[in-house]
Amino acid sequence: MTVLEQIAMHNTLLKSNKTIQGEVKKNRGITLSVDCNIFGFDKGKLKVLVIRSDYETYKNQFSLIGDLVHPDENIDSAALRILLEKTSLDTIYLEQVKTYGNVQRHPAGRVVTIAYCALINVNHHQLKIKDHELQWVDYDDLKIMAFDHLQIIQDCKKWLQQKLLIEPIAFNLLPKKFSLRAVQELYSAILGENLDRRNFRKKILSLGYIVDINQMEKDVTHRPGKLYKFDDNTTMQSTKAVG
Amino acid sequence: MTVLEQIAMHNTLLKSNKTIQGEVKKNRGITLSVDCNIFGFDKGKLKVLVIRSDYETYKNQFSLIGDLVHPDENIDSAALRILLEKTSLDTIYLEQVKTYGNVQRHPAGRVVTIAYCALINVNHHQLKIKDHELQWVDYDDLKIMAFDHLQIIQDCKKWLQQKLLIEPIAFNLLPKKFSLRAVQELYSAILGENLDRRNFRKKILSLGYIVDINQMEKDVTHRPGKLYKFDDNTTMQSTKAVG
DNA sequence: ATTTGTTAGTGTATTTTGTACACATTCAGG
DNA sequence: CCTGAATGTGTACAAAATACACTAACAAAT
Repeated sequence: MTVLEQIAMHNTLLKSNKTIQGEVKKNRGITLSVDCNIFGFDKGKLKVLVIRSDYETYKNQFSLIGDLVHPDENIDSAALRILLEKTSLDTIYLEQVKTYGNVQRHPAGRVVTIAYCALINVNHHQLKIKDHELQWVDYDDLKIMAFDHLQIIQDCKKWLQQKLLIEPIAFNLLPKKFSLRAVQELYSAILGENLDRRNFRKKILSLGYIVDINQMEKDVTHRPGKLYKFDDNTTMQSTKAVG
Repeated sequence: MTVLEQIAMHNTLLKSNKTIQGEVKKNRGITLSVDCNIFGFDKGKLKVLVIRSDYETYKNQFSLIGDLVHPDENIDSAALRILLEKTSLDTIYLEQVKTYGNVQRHPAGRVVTIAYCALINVNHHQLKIKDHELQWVDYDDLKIMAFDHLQIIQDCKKWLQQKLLIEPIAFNLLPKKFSLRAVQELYSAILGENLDRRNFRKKILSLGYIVDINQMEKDVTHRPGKLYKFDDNTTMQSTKAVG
């Protein structure tokens, strides 16, 4: 069964407009959810895609997008479904990060949540932020979030920092064509430190992740730089996705 | 409520001899469990503490030790409880690694499991392997396991390899006093590569994790080496435990 | 046409870190 | 006292990280 078919099925099953609150209260045991921390990168800033919480307890606060895991649904599939529903993106970088299970973490009852981290290009042509409640917020501006979602976001950033030093996953946050400056700003934003321009260029080019595509930047108000693309022949690591 | 009190309470609640199978079948939703991958190190080999599965499906196969998470119990507490019950150890290195939630992963129904990894000294004075079904098995000898536990163990080893390069967590696997040779054998076993003796000594001593305690090995059939201890003043990272 | 602002593009010297490698020493056991 | 086995030690070389400054190309303003 494809992801799309699964979603169609679940949408059918869920037509009765069940609420998460209702589901949780009905369940005498533990309810399982997935929350997706979606990172983007825009204008030199690391962004997180958040939604206004519909919980009374957290009125006017942001939360990550998430949903309950259906009993017949793999957890990775649930994460993909949530992402597809909210962003229309079906091939994105998505990995599980950590599971949060404090007894008191959810006001509606015992909800354990599995956090996933997605990396997307904020200008991806498929990306459709349908829900007007969804918005990109600067990571650095997030001070208060619903539930334990601030903790989740912070853990996801630490995870991203560590992962970045091992695998070239950051290119998932950039458009297909990008300048070296964009790459450096991205690494700098994620790692939280200034990087020497010459040394960074030398290093990133020596790693062989990216190739010159013989095009130049356009519509920039300064000397245009060369454009590069991620070279997915040398490594498939950054195109890896769950499911 | 302390871990000990929680366990006492749960033992009371569970006196009716409920089986996991029964619990899972009774639950119309998703059941949550914790599985603990306990690593040890003995005679130059990385070991895993496993138990013979009591599932008909996996008769005579090994599985990790695990149990259901109680509805009123934090997931970290559940992992600590399982460890305390099975090993009598109450202060050990324990961290969550990954959650496994394929629909078909458990024959009794929908059980999502959160895998934790513990690092213990196989000769710890508190360690009591009460259950005679529990045993230490060489990591390299594990070829077949119940459920998806082989996958979990492999993921935990990868996790350990990566973590080892960042934090000095491996000393949790050694006795309080150890020789440099023991440290090198341990690193070598985890990383799966031979390490140059002189370079390893230089490196490990330069990191400042360990200090010379002015004692020598005894009862060895060769020239005795100096003994060291982990220096928990310089870093508390390796003594970190969940909960 | 010229100037200004802004970023691109480039190389070298220095320091730090990793790697390769051999021999005398100390103990236990026979 | 000889053997076996592991300890303890230093240096030369290679590789990687770091610090650092000027010219070139474009747009915008004058």
